[in-house]
Amino acid sequence: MGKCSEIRSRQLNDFVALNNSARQQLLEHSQAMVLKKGSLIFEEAQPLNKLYCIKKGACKFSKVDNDGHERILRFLGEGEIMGKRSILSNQGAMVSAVALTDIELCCLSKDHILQHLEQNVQFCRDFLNALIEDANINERTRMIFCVHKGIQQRLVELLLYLSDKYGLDAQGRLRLRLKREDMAAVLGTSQEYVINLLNRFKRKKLIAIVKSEVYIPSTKKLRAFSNKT
Amino acid sequence: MGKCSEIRSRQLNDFVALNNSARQQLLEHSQAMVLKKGSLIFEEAQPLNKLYCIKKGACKFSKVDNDGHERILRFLGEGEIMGKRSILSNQGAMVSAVALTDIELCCLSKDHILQHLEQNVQFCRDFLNALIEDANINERTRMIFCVHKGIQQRLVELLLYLSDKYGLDAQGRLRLRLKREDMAAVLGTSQEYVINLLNRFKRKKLIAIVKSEVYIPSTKKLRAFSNKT
DNA sequence: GAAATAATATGATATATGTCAGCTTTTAAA
DNA sequence: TTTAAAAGCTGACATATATCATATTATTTC
Repeated sequence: MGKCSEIRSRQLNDFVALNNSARQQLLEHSQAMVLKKGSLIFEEAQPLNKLYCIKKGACKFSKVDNDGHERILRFLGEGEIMGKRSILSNQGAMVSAVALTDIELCCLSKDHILQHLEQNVQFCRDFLNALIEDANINERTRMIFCVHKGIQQRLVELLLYLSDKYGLDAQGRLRLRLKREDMAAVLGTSQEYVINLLNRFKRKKLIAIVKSEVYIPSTKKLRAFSNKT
Repeated sequence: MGKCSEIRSRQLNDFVALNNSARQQLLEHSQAMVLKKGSLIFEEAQPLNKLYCIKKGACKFSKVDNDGHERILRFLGEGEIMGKRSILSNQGAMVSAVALTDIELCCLSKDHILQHLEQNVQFCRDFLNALIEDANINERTRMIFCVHKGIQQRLVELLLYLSDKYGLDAQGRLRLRLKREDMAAVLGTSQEYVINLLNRFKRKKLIAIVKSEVYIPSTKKLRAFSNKT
């Protein structure tokens, strides 16, 4: 659990708004973190004193709704940053973050980030842009997973989203393996119904399932199916 | 269509981060705007050169989904600001904005806002806070309207939300009158089903309907119903 | 490798939701 | 005030979705 060797992030433009000494200082107070798949990175309402940059791996943001069900709000990947809202506004974390794969994080000290924010308008603008990107992502996610006609269509959208965000391997298998329960938590339905729907897709040869892993032979065909329904 | 007489906004802290001469300059280039209920304020993808502050009235943000249906993403009221993302990132408007009541706006020049942003870190921080507030609102909205079990529960949540945000009058009537179609557009369902559900609520004496306006005699009872289902 | 646990699967059933066609009332326009 | 248009409503029907009980398979742990 030593320091990070470099300071990179797609969302904050690799911190280039800061000069070298500022970057060096952030690195000096940084913390490299490696967690196993399934680990809790931080929990909803937990006070955060770090900004988390994802170096390698994937994770999910989720919240627990009134009924006690987990609801997944967003998927994160390399280059994305967690904890922005919390450190900027002194609220506890707005969501829980859980690793979906083994994950490597670079954690930066909240206090030093805030200090640079006070002094550097350009860095502040970079943060603004990062928040705007988040808002755009959330809006897109919501349009896809909340608004599409039925759960069936939304499940298709989820499969296409996963194949786009994390990719397919040479055999057409989804690189990010997601539990049925997690799929249900994205769509707001039950794990049984997700299974039921996946089987329908399989019967229609839109997907294949081997050892419960999902293969998409043709994303085009899958998208076409979504549109025509 | 003259200048605005003052420059106020809950979301941007009444612009106090700016000094008097800066505020005076913004007012000098501002534009007061009064629109009728139902008017389009701006349209998705339209390039914006103004920041819109709501002085009086209410409006909705919406997008059109793949199937051509309008989907309402957010309700806005007095003190809220529209166009932040668009002017900051030079993208067209992310959503369409339509007045739900007669509405008064104070429109500020994008160029002058940006100019002050470059020079004033505190003003930049205020913008950050406004974006954070937006993100929190959107997340809450999404948890309420997308995630709740069935459409029935989500409709209850919508009624409670409207009574909370815009209030009830002395007779318990919702101050903001929303078309059935708009309610459907929030929940992602059909106007017929909304009507069906409202009638069920009426039969259970959870609400009353007079001339198609909704009355809520007891928000407590309504909330209790939502929870126990 | 065996046992324990977690994840996935199945099918039956009840309920929720979507859709259509036509109707009535309210609102806006002339 | 009359008319046209918009909004609101109804009921019947098909389909989508939730839920439960139970069975099977995969994964982890020892």
